[in-house]
Amino acid sequence: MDLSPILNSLNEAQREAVTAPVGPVLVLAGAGSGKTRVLTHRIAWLIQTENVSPHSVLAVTFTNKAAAEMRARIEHLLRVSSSALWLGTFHGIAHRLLRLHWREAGLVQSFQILDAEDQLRVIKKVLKAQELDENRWVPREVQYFINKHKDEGRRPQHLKHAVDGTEAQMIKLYAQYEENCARSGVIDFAELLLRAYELWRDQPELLRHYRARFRHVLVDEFQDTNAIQYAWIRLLVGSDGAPFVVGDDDQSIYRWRGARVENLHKFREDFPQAKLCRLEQNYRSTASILEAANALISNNSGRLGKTLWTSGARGEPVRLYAAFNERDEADFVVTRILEWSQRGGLRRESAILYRSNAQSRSFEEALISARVPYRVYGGLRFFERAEIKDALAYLRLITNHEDDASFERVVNLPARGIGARTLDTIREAARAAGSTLWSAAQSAPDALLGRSAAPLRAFQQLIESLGVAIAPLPLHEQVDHVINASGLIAYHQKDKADRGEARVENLLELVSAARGFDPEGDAPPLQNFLAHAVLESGEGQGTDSDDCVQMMTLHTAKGLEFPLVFLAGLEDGLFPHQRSLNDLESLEEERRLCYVGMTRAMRTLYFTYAEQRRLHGVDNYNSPSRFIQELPPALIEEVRPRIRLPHAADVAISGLGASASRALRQSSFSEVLGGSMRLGTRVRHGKFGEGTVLNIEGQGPQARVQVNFEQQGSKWLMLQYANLEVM
DNA sequence: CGTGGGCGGATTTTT
DNA sequence: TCCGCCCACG
Repeated sequence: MDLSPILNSLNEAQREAVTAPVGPVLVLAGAGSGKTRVLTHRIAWLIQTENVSPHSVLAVTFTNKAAAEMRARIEHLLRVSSSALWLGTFHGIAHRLLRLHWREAGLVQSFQILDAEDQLRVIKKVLKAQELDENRWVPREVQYFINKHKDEGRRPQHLKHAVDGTEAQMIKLYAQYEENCARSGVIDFAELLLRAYELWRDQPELLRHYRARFRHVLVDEFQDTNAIQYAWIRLLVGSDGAPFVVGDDDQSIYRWRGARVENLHKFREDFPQAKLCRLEQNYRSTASILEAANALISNNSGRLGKTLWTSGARGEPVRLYAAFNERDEADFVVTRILEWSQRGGLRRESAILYRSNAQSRSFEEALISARVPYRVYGGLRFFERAEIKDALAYLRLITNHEDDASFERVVNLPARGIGARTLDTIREAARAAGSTLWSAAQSAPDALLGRSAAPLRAFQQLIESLGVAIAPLPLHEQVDHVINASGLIAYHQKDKADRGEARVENLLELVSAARGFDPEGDAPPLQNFLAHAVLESGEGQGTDSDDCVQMMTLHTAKGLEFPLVFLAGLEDGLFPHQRSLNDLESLEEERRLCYVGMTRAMRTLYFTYAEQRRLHGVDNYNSPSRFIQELPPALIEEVRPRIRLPHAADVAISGLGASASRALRQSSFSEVLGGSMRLGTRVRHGKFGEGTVLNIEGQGPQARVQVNFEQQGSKWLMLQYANLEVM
């Protein structure tokens, strides 16, 4: 047997991990060290040399993208279909199990999945039913409470010991939410995992079956597992299984949503015989970038320890730009990107990374005015759009009449004369009878419903008849029929604005998505499609082919790489974020986030910060991020010479600590590029005296500038006449 | 029933 | 500043 494709391309450490004897293995894989490669090659190795059947391999990831990539790579390596092996996200695998064993899991066969938005709606409904004030009981907080406990494996009945009235109420809401979901036959994301865990925990024969089957369990991004995910893995693996987990404690950035880095430590305790492999050779970045990243992360405590190195070139130094404000910061970045493409680089090779989405705006404005195409990641995805969710709600309600969330969503969409009053009546009847909205509506006497009775009967008739009509149709025709017969298409066509047109297009796109959908398993395609829509909300819909500057948050950037990277907004209070400044654990997570960002860069890495930043309508004068101070000065090259700050900002920062003020004053922004005025340029005017350029509009002789004069305050001046002297 | 104005809040996000 | 949500009005 020829093993060269599996082993040849590996370095020593990677090969050791891939060929480790079957048994527990923990791979500490640094950024860019070939983590996915090790995972996929391990699977190929098991199948080819250990005679492991693909049937007995289970591999879990966190994102659909990672799962898809792994599957593609394995098929490429083995040159066979990998359909026999279970490879998917935690949620996807849990869903698969629950579909197979819905009865044992205590679910209805047609159960549907709630996404985060649906979940919030259900919570709001529960609050309303309890007549609780949403200002006192913030739906998002209730949602957080519920998910947090589910992520830790706790049911309401485990939470009897409330410390105070607030917690007692929360527990009550949690229980009521659960009842609601059970009645409607829906489960949320956290519930998928918890149910899958309880399924195995409470069904010993089932667990035995799966233990015997999945002799090889592999976990990607292990540092991101939460308590229930790890407990689930542990159940499956038992005490004598062979888990192969890959992770990096330095890239743990999801503690805030339940991820437990400690699982790495726990794994070593739970499997003391586990083989530990470290992947430290990096194939992505230059030595300069790696040294800076190593220096930064060494400030964290309690690391498992790992130092990235490369056999590659030292490369350019990491650069730092102190911008005057966020506009100057954006201009600087755009100018560098223009230079990059003038030298033959592709735009899509560059990425602007930031801490929070709000930061994208100034970059977008600068990119638009420079006519540079860009793509912002994050935001609404295809299956999350309102009109798509409306259409899906029809399909869900047809599949399962008891789905209250879907019922509420479409019962009066398009408007058919079933108003809020009627809905209240139905809700009340449902509450009294302990039934769902659908059955309450069905059994409500006409007298109770008044003039809404007829439209309501018509609606239920519509749902029933849609169910009959689409039963024999292929999937895409089912979708097509429903969006038309429900009146959704006509409803949006009536909206003459652009958005109406866009929504119709999206609905038609949904039909195409259904046409191209490849159902797996033998469940009805529609049910499959509906689950797919929730679990894979539609990343990759975007046009990857276009050559665009890539813009995203640092969190989104994890796992990606770019030749040219800008880490923007390196200011205390923004990054690290204000809410993480006072807590060591959170601060360390921010530092890891910075480390993740830095290690995205292959060739060129820029840090930028703004001395003045307008946020939520007010000017902030933050000191440069403490992370910048943590980088060895020898590795950093400041882009501009240092000159004193102008008066106005000087005053504004006087409230800061001494070192922060010093750091700010040392930074500069005074410059005239190519003879043109720049933001932050210090100027002198014959009458008004000295000031700083705050704003520039127009070009050439028509240009106007806004100058903040130290004595006279801010004024707009025509550049042509003002006779400004650049200082 | 749909929209416009007033109000409050404003990390990070996948599934 | 800006966006989303709620309520009041047409």
